[in-house]
Amino acid sequence: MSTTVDRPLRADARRNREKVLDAARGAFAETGLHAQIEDIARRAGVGVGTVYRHFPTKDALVAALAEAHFAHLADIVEAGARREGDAWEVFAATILDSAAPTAGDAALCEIIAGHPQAIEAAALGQERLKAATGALMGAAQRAGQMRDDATVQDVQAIMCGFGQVAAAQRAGAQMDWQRYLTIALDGLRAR
Amino acid sequence: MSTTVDRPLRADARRNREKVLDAARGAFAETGLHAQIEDIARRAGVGVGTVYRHFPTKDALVAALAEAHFAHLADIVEAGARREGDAWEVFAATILDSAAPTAGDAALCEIIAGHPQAIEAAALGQERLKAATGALMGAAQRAGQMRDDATVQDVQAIMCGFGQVAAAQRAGAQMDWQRYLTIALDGLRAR
DNA sequence: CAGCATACGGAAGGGTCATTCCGCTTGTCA
DNA sequence: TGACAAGCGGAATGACCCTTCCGTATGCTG
Repeated sequence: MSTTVDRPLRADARRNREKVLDAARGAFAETGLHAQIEDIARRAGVGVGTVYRHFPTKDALVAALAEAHFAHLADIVEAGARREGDAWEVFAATILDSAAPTAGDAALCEIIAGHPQAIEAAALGQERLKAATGALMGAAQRAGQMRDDATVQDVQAIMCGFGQVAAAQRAGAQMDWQRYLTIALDGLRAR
Repeated sequence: MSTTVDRPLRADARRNREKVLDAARGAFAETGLHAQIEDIARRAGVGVGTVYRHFPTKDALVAALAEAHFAHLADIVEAGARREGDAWEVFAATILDSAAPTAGDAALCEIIAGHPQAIEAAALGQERLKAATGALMGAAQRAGQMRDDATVQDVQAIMCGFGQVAAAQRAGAQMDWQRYLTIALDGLRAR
């Protein structure tokens, strides 16, 4: 789509870009989407101008991180879909596995729970995620272990709730996201 | 706790207080907690100063509304706890009933999903809510219809997720909070 | 190593709101 | 009805943050 050939970044610029991404990941994970650009810049050891050189807006930075994260989740779930064994166990364990890297990250919980724009940006990973989730569910359904009317959207709703439960847990509420997920997913079981 | 006898409000002040509460309820329901004081004042047909005369901060206004809402929820669940019939059906139906008035209100969804302070303010309603929920659950457990290890906190986690699902649904996500709740609560059933 | 495009830092700009302040208005009570 | 406390409106204040701008520094190429 770019009209000009992108010449490679200068060495220092490439280095800084990585530092900014790392710093942003840390800041967003701790503080949530409210993390400030100035704080991210400080953590990265650069000026705010440099952050903006690499990411035109805060949203773009969030989107870049979200995109990478969803791709990672898709990897996890695709790997799960290839696993052998009891279909229900594999399904539930895989969803739990994919939730773990999200649960510790405040911003990702916010995004999963409800930040549509950033999810759009991660559309590609989202599609893979949906497909792999569907595969896992299909196997469980064929094995008669999951309600026939269960859909990927049901799982997405449960994961949306999960994001909030994990956030509340981090904020100190007496909640346990693993227990929440186990229970909610159990609602999808065949009786 | 007040050191002076509170003399009754002047008639116009009492009227304005109600207008502010109504306007705030509407604005928060539509816009969520981001609703602006100036907008609330405009809806109420008063100046912002008047809003602040009655509620010292925005948080206090939110807390007043939350308090009333939780008291209302407690009423619903207490009424449910008095209902006759199949214990599981009563439990599930009552939770759904109590969720309905929340689902249509953006700010309440945000609060339930994760706005600790406002919930503190509603501590009284919260306690009644917990007690009544516990009663409903006990009945279902004694009837052998609910997992013995299910706790009120499990229901609270599910409701926390519900707030977010309802918010996402309002924001246009393909989710259905009633379906979500039915499924998640089903995870609490005895097998 | 000179020249220059690329990249950097961080102060300044500007938008969005919550909250305050004070001169004016209006119930209330004698 | 007069006097005054209670209440009101809304402009001004100030905090918070994203984003822009531009003078300076630095990697790269010949």
